[in-house]
Amino acid sequence: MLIATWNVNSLKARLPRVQGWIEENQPDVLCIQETKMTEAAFPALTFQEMGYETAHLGQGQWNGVAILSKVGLTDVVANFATGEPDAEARIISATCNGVKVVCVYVPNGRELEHEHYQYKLRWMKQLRDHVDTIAKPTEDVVVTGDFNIAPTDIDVWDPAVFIGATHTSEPERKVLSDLCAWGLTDIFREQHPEPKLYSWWDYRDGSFHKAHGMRIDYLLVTKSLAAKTIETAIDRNARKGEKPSDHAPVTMIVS
DNA sequence: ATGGTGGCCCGGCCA
Repeated sequence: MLIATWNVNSLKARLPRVQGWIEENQPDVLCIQETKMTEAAFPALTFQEMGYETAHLGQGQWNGVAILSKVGLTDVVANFATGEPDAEARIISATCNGVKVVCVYVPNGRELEHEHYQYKLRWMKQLRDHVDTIAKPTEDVVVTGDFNIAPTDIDVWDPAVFIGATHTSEPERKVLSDLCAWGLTDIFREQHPEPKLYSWWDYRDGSFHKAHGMRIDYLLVTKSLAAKTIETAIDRNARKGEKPSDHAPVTMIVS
């Protein structure tokens, strides 16, 4: 089973690229972030014709998360399962072929002094409560998406650039490690310990070609799912060519 | 230090 996550930065702008990537890679489960469209605008029929069931939590202009599956899609939970629902469309969960899948688009945070940064930290704590509500650490669970947090300095092209900025601050890394302490492992990093592996590159300043990126998209898996994971990858090729997203898909193959 | 690009949709905001 191939499970993938991809922040597409507008499904409207990216639909041809997303369709092409699906046809080429045939993921069993694809988690999409930043659809930037309403539920009414979501191209469910297009994906259905490609063999996928879909669940989408849309918003309109911003955010929006979806799960596509051709191996079953049940127990859909749109938004948080516990506590106050998020006013923004940033989390959707479902069960696909026995795997509990949580698709997230974590708030960016904007600046350390910004109110949005506190929202990001609260959001990550609520994510842990959500996961604890819908799943057990002994089950097959993957929490995946765009976390907008670089877990360590090797996940950033130049840590010095991010001093005083979001994505690398200690409180962000702490809420991420608190989430992982529930029973989740960053499986791509476990399999690929070497530096200079990124999932996002700024559109500006030729960042992709300069290898100025960050690894902020990942697949956090429980022990049982990690044990079944054959391989993981970041598809850098999807960041090339005409009208790419600024994020690359991250994939895992499970036996 | 700024602004670079590319989404949203047409004036700035967000990433």
